[in-house]
Amino acid sequence: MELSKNFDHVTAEQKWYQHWMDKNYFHSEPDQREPYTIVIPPPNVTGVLHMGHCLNNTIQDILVRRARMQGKNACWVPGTDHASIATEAKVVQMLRERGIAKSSLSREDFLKYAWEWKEKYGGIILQQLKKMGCSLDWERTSFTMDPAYYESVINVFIDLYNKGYIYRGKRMINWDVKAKTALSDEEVIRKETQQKLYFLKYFLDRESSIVNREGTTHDSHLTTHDYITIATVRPETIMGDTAICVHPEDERYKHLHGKFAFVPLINRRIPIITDEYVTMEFGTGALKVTPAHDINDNQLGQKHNLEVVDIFNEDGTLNEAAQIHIGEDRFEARKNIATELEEKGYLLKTEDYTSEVGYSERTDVVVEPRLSLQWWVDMKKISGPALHAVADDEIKFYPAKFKNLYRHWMENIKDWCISRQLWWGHRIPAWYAPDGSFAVATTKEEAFKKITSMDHGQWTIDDLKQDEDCLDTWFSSWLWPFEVFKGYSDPGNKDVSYYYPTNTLVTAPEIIFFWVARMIMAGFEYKGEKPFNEVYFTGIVRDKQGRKMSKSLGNSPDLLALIDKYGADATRFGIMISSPAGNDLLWDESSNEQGLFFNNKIWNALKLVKMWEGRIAKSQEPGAESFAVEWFENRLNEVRLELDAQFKEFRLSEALKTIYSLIWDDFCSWYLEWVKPGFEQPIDKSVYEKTVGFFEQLMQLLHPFMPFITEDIYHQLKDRTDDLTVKQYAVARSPVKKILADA
RNA sequence: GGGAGUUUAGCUCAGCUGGUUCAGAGCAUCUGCCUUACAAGCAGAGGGUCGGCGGUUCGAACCCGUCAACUCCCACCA
Repeated sequence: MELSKNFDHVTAEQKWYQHWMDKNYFHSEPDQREPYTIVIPPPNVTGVLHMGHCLNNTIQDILVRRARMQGKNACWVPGTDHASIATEAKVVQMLRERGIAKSSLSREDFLKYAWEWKEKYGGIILQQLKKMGCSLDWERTSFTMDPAYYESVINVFIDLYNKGYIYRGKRMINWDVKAKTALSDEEVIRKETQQKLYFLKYFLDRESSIVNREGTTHDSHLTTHDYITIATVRPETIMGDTAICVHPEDERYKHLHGKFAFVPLINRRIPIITDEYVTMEFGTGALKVTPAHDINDNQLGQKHNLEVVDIFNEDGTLNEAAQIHIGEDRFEARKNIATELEEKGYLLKTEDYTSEVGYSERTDVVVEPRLSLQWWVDMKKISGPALHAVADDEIKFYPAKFKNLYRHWMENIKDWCISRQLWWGHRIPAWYAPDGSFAVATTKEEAFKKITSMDHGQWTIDDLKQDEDCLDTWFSSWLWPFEVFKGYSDPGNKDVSYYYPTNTLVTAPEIIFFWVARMIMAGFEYKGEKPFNEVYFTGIVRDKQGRKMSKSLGNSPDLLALIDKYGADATRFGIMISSPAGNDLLWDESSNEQGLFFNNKIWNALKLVKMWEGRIAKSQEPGAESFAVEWFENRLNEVRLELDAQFKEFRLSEALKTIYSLIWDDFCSWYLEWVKPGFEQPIDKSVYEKTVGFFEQLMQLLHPFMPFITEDIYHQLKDRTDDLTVKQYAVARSPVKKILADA
């Protein structure tokens, strides 16, 4: 059969993936072999494949395919994450396009739309992984809101609550005014933001000056300084001010201790308090205290028993408590109030000021600190074993530099806000009686029993209302490594016993706190064992100029288009060759080209070898070729050992370079040239057979990186019934040093 | 403000325990070649005071000190 000029990746990829699926090669069941397990970091169910996924999943596929070829029982579990905020936002947007407001829907109706949406679009990203050649065990596809998984999440909540690890508390949280939900600290991105510092006059209350704490009067001071200047970046919050705070040692303000001032525009009378928290050097050294809208102010407020005036609605507009500008958005109000302050003579000056402002990771709006009642996990109670497992290398991090980062975070861990004001997700299993008393239970009936037993017997079951909120998405994904095997819902089953702990987690350092740390905690809490042996942190994919790939910059290439153009193998090659272990990688389309050229090189080597097929001489006296054969055999062994070492340290990019050079330089440039017979001359039978054998072994080494072309060539070389995907590696033997040195 | 990391050819990076791959690879550039597997290729070439300075050593890209630049993470100075 005549070979085509070039490797036809479109046909081959389709053909071989289907073939592997038909043979069920990627499915794993527990058996006598050693398991090798990876659970995929579940992509958002709303997601579309991007370069980050490409890198991450190519790495996982390489590890899994290599393990499979090493005789291990490889199991790579696919799945998706319900991604409550992101998905709910998409569904809300979809409804809006159809002219339906979320507020017009009941919870049940909204969820119906959400599930419809999930069924329609939720599988796209998994289909895209197939295009990349990922050898996932599709029969094990999981979703964080599958019925059993859902139940486990709820039961874990109840269990932690019963253990006293979960509590309900009114605290300052990060509020996303667009999504109208609380965010955990990790979901807040700090960005340098240009702001203005407004210097405002707060007039002093002359009445209060007559007698101060010391019993002396300072009337004379007050006539000359009858206001105090406050510097603030948020003039729109002055209506929530309930105190002014100065440093107790600040000479400039000593005469004002214990006096009162008036909030501009609304003339609320507020005390001037002292606290060492205030930095004398900053601004004017006098701080306005807004306990409802700033975390520090809130702490100050608690310490000094200040009134709390919340002036915002949940969408970030001003409410009635603000008294003025009611209904205006906070930023609009900032402008308008600044103008009004200026007109009325309260504004002394403004200064440019740059500081870090928190933005919502999901909606990119400025996060509003907000006081509210939320559910929390007391992290100190469960973080202990997880801290030590990493510190003691029971779980190994690659690169190891992330150990420090992890330790620091774990040692200073803060409580985790787990409630989200969303409908799409796991609904908090708490039921409230009309008087505010509540019970945590799996069902309403159970909750009712609990509440009535707590001597609130006057209610009927219909008086109980379930908490409207959902749990943070990470509160479900932290169970992922065992719950994909039903390790919580069906403890001790044969799958979880066999596959858990998993071997390698491949993920991005960005989610080390969101996900990695919490999985480790959940693993110890619920399995009494670590969830994985090692974590490989990939870098971030950046463009040629070093910018992070993002939709808004438009520098994120369409992965499917790349696969179409260059093929999955070349695309995998492209991302892996530019991926130094643990560092960010600057990706450029030209690396795919290099992959394509490599395909072509291999394909041409195949054409050469196939040309010899028809002119094999029965037997020839061994010529110079026998040395080449011996040399290459040793070279192969040498490289096998090198690869073992590189894989052990996750130096995958280098491993690929090693194979690349072995094929291109050693095999093509040296070996094939060496054994190549003269024009239209026959080739020695044993040399030919050796050559085909070498070619096979090369394809086998390359297979984890570039599965399609290698499988294709494996079958082109010879008619056969087995497949490269499941062909077992030969054991590496030590090369004979002398031969290598001679060459 | 605290912590971590990086700095080697035009670009991206190897260089692991200081000395026989020590100054390397790929890409890019330049010069030849459509030579019967491969121009998506082959043959060759140019290009670096290994961030600066100082030290340890017989010997330093590598160890120590210091300065500089950049990156990332964490943190409540309005």
